[in-house]
Order: sequence, then structure tokens, then C-alpha cells
Amino acid sequence: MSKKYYITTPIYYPSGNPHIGHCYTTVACDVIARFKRMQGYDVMFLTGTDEHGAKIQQKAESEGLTPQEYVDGIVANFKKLWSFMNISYDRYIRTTDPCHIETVQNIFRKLHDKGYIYKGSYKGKYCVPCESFWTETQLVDGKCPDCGREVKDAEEEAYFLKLSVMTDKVTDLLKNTDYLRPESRINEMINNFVKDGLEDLCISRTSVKWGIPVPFDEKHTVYVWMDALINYISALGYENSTYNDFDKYWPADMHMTAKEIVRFHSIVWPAILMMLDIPLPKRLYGHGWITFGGAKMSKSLGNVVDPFVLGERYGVDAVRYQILRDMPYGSDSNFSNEIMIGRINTDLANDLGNLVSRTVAMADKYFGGTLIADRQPDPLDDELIAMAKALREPVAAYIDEAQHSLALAEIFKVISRANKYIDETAPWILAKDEANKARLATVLYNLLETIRLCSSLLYPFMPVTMPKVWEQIGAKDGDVTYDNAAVFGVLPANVTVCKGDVLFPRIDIDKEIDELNAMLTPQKTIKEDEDLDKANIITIDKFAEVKLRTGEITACEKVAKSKKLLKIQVDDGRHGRQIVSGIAQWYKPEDLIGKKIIFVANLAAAKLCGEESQGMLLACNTEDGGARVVFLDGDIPNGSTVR
RNA sequence: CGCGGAGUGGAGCAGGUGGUAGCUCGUCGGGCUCAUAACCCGAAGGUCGUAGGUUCAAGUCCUAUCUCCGCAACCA
Repeated sequence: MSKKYYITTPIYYPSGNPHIGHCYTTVACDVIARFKRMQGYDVMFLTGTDEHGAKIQQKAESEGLTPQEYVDGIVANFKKLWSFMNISYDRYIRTTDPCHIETVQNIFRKLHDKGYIYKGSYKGKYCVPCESFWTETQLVDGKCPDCGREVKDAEEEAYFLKLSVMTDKVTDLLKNTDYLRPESRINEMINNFVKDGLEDLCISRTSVKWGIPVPFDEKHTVYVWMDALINYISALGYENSTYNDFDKYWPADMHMTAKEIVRFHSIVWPAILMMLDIPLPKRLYGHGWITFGGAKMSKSLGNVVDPFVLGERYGVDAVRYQILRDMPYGSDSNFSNEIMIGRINTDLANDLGNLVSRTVAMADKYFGGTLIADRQPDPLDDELIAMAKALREPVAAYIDEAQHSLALAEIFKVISRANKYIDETAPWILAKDEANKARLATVLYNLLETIRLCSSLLYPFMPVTMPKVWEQIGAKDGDVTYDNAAVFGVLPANVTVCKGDVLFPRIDIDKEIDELNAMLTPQKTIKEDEDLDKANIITIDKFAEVKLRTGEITACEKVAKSKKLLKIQVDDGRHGRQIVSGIAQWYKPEDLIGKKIIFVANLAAAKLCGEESQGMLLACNTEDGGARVVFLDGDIPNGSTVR
């Protein structure tokens, strides 16, 4: 009987091209999938895209495409990236696939028949021109956040999922099983969403056209989350005739997601499955995010973080290694090119690459590439051998828990120990005396074995480079199996090594950073200035509509409830006015008092954090994302018109 | 009193069922020369945000307080 393992990434939302965050999740799953295959599991590794919803519809319209044309384009990029990153997925599910649509509709009908879906009405604030519903909290100043127009109370009929009846079962699942990991997320979910009882979830929209029609009521489409979650079983053929693996692979052994969607996967998804009487997945792991030192993942960093660029410059395996190695369990990890290069240099070039290089070089130099079979062990060997033999179990345990970072740390402890072993045994001294040949062969053999063992376990992480290692140390396919990863002494005693290229070239960090900066700077200014400015040419009449005037700041204080806002009193040469501006991060109130500024005089008033703002002052955007207010020199009367 | 996370040697992090404060990187000194100026050893460097309290003993428990970061609200 063969064991099965079913692992899934989330299906990604193709509102933009894939980035390094998508890479992290997918690579992490790929490592587990590859590891499980090594262990002899029959693995199903699923990934895909979540292609419906209003945002996609809008995005497509803005690019002049149909939604289907638009998602087809983005999906091609996702697939290109996964192929580039050597992702070994077995199946790719798209929510626009006919089989998925079939499943969603069948499930919708089934839950309706079972009484878990009922027709109710959705109450909210409705913006007629935007055809959108908003909740109270989404409104800006009581108006539509998209267009700023009035909204009105409205009601539309909608279908609801009776989540409320599942409150106890979901609570039990979260609290009393190991379904959700890391554990810290359990309280988060319980406190925020479950504790006071689950609310029924609105699962249909009449306003969204780009979606799966509700089977018995075609003016509704199925809410995207309901649609999306079902991918994990539609991809196996549940309630559709395209695939046939549901009985074989379900329940999932691992759903991996990023933390922001843990809510849907830990509450809504199990509830749906319970309603359908389907067994629950065994594990949901919500990992952290890759962040960028406080700065958002914005255009200024966009090019360098581009996974294609990183992979081309440093090697795909190195990128896979770094993002997994530096992501701590459950928390966020910071990314920068310096961190990545540093990690690649120390771990991959200095420790692992150099270990292989020096070991193979010595076998080559002292034995012409082929070791003699004579042996002379020494107590000095014991610790290294013991560590190497004991490595597989903890690594496998960490992989089971999606703790890639710790698994890698474990492996690199042994690699470090091997480097130390070379110093302890000093093969170059042994080589000086023919009488030590057997001892020398023993030392080199132990090193080769340690490398074989470590590289076997590293293979799922770096599937391109490890075979190159095997070639260099003279390992055959049968030597690097999972079984042999816990056995010392697998290589033939008279093994022949084969010197090869440097596995991980050291990167000159200063030079590299300079080059990256050079890549960035020119592109940014040209693109934003020329393209944007030309695209948005206006007539002088339009400009005349904006009334700019001068004024003097007479008083200024922080808005208590806000980090970013300053409340500024301006002498505008008339009755005075108050302007609220989001510049508190860059200016202290006392810096501004007495300064002359330019402001937009005929801007509609608005309330910001409860403070009325009657106009807007002019400021420049700076490169670091900050702002610099435009101050006036000289004696200009307050209230003068600016043209 | 919106929700949550965090404050430990220069940087990034462990430790958190109380009992000599650890790891990685960096710095300095030394060793070695097989190797990708890589590797190995050693040292310096922290009163574990602050103030109280419990205890024979507190990063580790309790109370208060400060600061920072996400999310939410807001950058007119």
C-alpha cells in the first residue's frame, strides 16, 4: 500500500504578476512535496489561480481586455515563474476551469438542498454609479470610497451560508486539534471571529458579473471566497467528471497559506466541509510575510525583488535557499538584497560550496581522483559520523511541520562540523607521508559521505545544484535515496571523484549593490515623469479650475488620533481656514509656524479623523516616500492668487 | 480604553514550565594552506525597554509604565 500526501498552495489572485511572496509559499510547498516523494509518498502537489471577482473585472476593463483574456495573460506569467523556479506541481487548478465551475455549482446546490444556504437580504450603503455595496466602516466621510459620491441605504437579496450553526464545531477544531499552525494564530482567530459566535456569510453577489453563476438563480454569482476554497477538492474531481482522485488524495495533508487568509482557511473552509460531511484537512499552516525593511513592496524596490531577476543573478537554487532559510517560523522575515547575498555567500559559497570544492580537490590531488580502499579509523571521526547519521530524522520532522528554516539550520550544522573536521585531521599533513595513505583515504571518504548525506537531504531545497554535487563526489542515483540518507558508508570504498565547476560563486556584495542601484535609478525617473505626464495632458481651462492661493501658517498642532496628520491654521488673507495635512512624519508643528505656503483654495472640505480640512497645501514627493512642503520666500501678501 | 506583535552585546534573532545569558553575521587577534581571500580557534562586546513587587534566586512570574511595528481609521 503506498502512502499518499496531498499538499496545496493557496490559489493566487491574478490581479498582478507574481512576486517574491508568492514564490515563498510555492517554494516552501515544493520542498515538502519533493521531500515526501523522496520518502516514498504518492504526492499530489496542487497550485493554481483564483480568477473571479470584481477586482479582476475592473483590472481587465482598465486594460481593455475581457476578464478571461486578462487572467489568461497573468496565469501564463505564473506558470512561467513556477517553471523557472523548478516548482514540481502535479496539477494546476484555475477557478475558470469548467470542472471547477461544475463542482462549485454542484456544491452550492447541495448545501442549499441541505438547508445550509438560504436566501436573505444584504443591507448596506449602496453607491449607484459604482454599483457597489459598502459597509459603514468602509465609507469615507459618509461617502463612497471609490468616487466620493453620496451613498444610500439599500438592500439586495443574496444567499447566505449558515456559518453560525458551525460555531461550536469550528471552535473545537481550532482549540482541540492541531489543525491550525502556528499555535499563535489560534487565539487570533478565536478572539477576533469565533468567540462571539460566527456570523452567517453572504456568499452571492448580483453586482459582480465575473463569477460563477448560482445554478438555480443566475442573476447571482458565487462569492469569490466560496468559489476559491472549493478548488482544493474540485481539483481532485469532487462533484465533477474531469478528475478522479478525490478518494485517493483527500483529505489534504497540508494547506499552506500566508497569514492574511488564515481566517478563511481556518473557519469558512472547515465549516463548508463539515456541512458536506467531508473529512477535514489535517493541517493548515499560516506563514508570515516577506517584508522590505518598513518600506512597502513598491516600485522603487520592484525590479530588484523581481524573482526572475534574482534567479538570473544568483541562481534559482540560491534564491530558493535564502527565502526559506531566513523566514522564521510563523513570523515575518525582512528581505533585502544585502541579506540575500550575505546568506548565499556565507552558507552556500563559504560553507557548502567550499566544502565540496576542497574535499574533491584533495581526493583529486592526493589520489588522482580515486580513493584507495584501505582504511584507518580514528576516534576523531566519531562525532562527525554520528552527526551525519542522525541528521535525517530531525530534518524530516521539521519538514513535516513546515519549519524549513530549522531543517536547513540542522543540515548546515553538519556541514560546519565537516569543515572543522578537515582542520582537525589536517589531510595536507597526512599527505606528506606515504605511511598515512590509509588514514588520509579514511578522512576523505568520511567527508565525501557527509557531503553525500547532506546533499541528499538538501535536494528538495536545491534540486538543480545537488545533482551537480553528486557528480563531483562520485555518487550514483541509488546512493542518494532517502533510505541511504541515514546510512554512513554507502559510497564505494574506492570511489572516484570528478572535479567540477564552482557550485555557488561568491558574490561581491558592494559591487552587486552598486549594480542593482544603477539598474534602478534611471528607469524610475524616466518612466514616471515622461509616461505619466504625457498621458495626462490637460487644457488651460482645466488648470484654471484649480484656485491656488498663498497663506501663512499661524498655528499648528498634531491631530491626536492620528500619526500622520497635522492640523494647520492658515491666514489666507480673508477669514482664515484650517487645513489638515498628512505630513506629521516629516514636520514638527513648530517647524511650520510662520511659514508661507501655497494651498488649493477651492477644494471641497473634508473631515479627517474628525477634523475639518478646508483645502490642501502643496508639497513635493521625495524619493524616500516622504514629502516636502513648498514654502515661499519674500513678502507676498496672504491670499494672493498663484498661477 | 480598537485588535495584535515586539523591545536581549554593532546588526538579526533564540531562550520564556525561574537557578551561572546563547546563536548567526559583523569587529579584533591568532592558526592553517586542501579550498570559492574560503576554513578552524580565541577575544572583546549585553546590569535581557523602564520602575516597582513575589522569591533564597527573575529575560524567565505579577503590577505599572515608556517606545516601536503591523492591521483597522487617516495620508485633500
